[in-house]
Amino acid sequence: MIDIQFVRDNPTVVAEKSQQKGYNIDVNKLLTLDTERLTLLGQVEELRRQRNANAEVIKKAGKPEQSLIDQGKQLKVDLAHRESLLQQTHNEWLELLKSIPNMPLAEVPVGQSEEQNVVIKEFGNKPEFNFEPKNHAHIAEAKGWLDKERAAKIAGARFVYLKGDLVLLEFALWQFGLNTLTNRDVLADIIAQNNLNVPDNPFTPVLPPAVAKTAVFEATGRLNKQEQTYKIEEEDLWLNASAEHTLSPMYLNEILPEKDLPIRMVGYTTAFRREAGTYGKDTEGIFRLHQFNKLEMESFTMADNSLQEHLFMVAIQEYLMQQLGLPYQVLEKCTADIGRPNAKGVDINVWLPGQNAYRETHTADYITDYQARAMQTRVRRSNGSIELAHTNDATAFSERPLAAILENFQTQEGNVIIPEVLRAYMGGREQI
RNA sequence: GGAGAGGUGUCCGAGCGGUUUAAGGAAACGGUCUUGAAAACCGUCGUGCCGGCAACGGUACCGUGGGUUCGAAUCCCACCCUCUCCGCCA
Repeated sequence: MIDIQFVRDNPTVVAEKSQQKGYNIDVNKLLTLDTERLTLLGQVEELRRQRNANAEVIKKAGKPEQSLIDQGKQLKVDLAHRESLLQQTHNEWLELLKSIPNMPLAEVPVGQSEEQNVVIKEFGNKPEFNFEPKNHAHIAEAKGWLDKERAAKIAGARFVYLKGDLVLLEFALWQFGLNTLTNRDVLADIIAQNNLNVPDNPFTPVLPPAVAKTAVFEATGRLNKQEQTYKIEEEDLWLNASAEHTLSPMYLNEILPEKDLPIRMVGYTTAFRREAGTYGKDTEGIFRLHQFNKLEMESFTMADNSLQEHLFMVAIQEYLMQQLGLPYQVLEKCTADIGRPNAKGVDINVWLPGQNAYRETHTADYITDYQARAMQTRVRRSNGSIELAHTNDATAFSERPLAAILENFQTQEGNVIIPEVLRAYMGGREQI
């Protein structure tokens, strides 16, 4: 949620920047509601003051006097009326306020679609094959690692049975990710090599709940009822579409001591996405599924170092991809493609020889205090002052890198060379 | 899922219609004492919103949401959560 004070002070900026992200916001209506709300609030508080004063007089009088009781009754009626008006205005005001996206930083490129994302870096050499490289679905199906037909029989489209060595490879990926993110020395190296100014606190591994209540999910700014989030019937619960959705609200309504920051977590969860509106897109293989597994970074920092933390997460993502030996590019996402809670966002796209294209494997989200305001997650500074925390999240690994490993390291025989850093988790095998 | 008990501030814990931001204790912070520390003693020690340059004033908050009352942490209703026992179960 955005700061109402910011909207009051910068109405045109809010309208304009929302527009850049593809949101049409009636800022004037919000400001009108804001004024109405404050007027009503003043009236309600004045009536409450009178009610309290009246009750005080009755209390002091010892035995209640009928005229004072009548006056109290009248105040109660007036108050109920004003309160219901306030409630109505407040709800309307809040709904409009919540619909405003976070403001993109000045450096975020303005664009109408992901086409306008800007490639800021390319890394690694694309593999060259003396045969026609297959896409990951063909490789996996030939090996018996992937069964979508039976999955469709059981659960419908966009589900898979993952089997055999591909499962072992997936678990190797989680192991490698967790070991990297919990290793202080590795993090310190990444920080040094990227000239970052962040501490080297390792990430705490977390297995979070995979569901969240409506109010909690809304506070993250990520509840997307129309297109993405699955509701559990007859429960006030939604299936998470990333561990971020249950990690970022973890400190809902809490004030964190400054000395505990940064709080860094790496959460593993199965993610569920409806993918409405993507019919016919990425139907092959494991690239776009209703259910997939993901290892996600989440951190809580203060305003002064949240941007550095964001860059740190990107650096970690690059490190992970470099260790796997996968060629990738880094994109600064444009205003239309960063999410609603984002002030900035970076994607990493991996090279997929089977598709002859770069495809997204990682996202890093710079959220500022947008989520923290709705969640009321705050920090008590050592000097006693209280301010909103900043949240950052970023992909460590999803299942998409598996597709990249299959396609980049395939052999003519249809085997796959295992990246060296994963071999330790696969019994030392070099290929599958 | 069934039965019982309970949810109060950073923590423990009292309060069960008005004297309550809420006793008492602990922790924390500042100070006195001390060569230093401990102990002892003194002081400070909630959050949001509205108004105000500020001092401060107002208002709300005792699991959540309703209700009763001139007045609710306190009474009533519903829900949520925790604990104990039973049932089921990876």
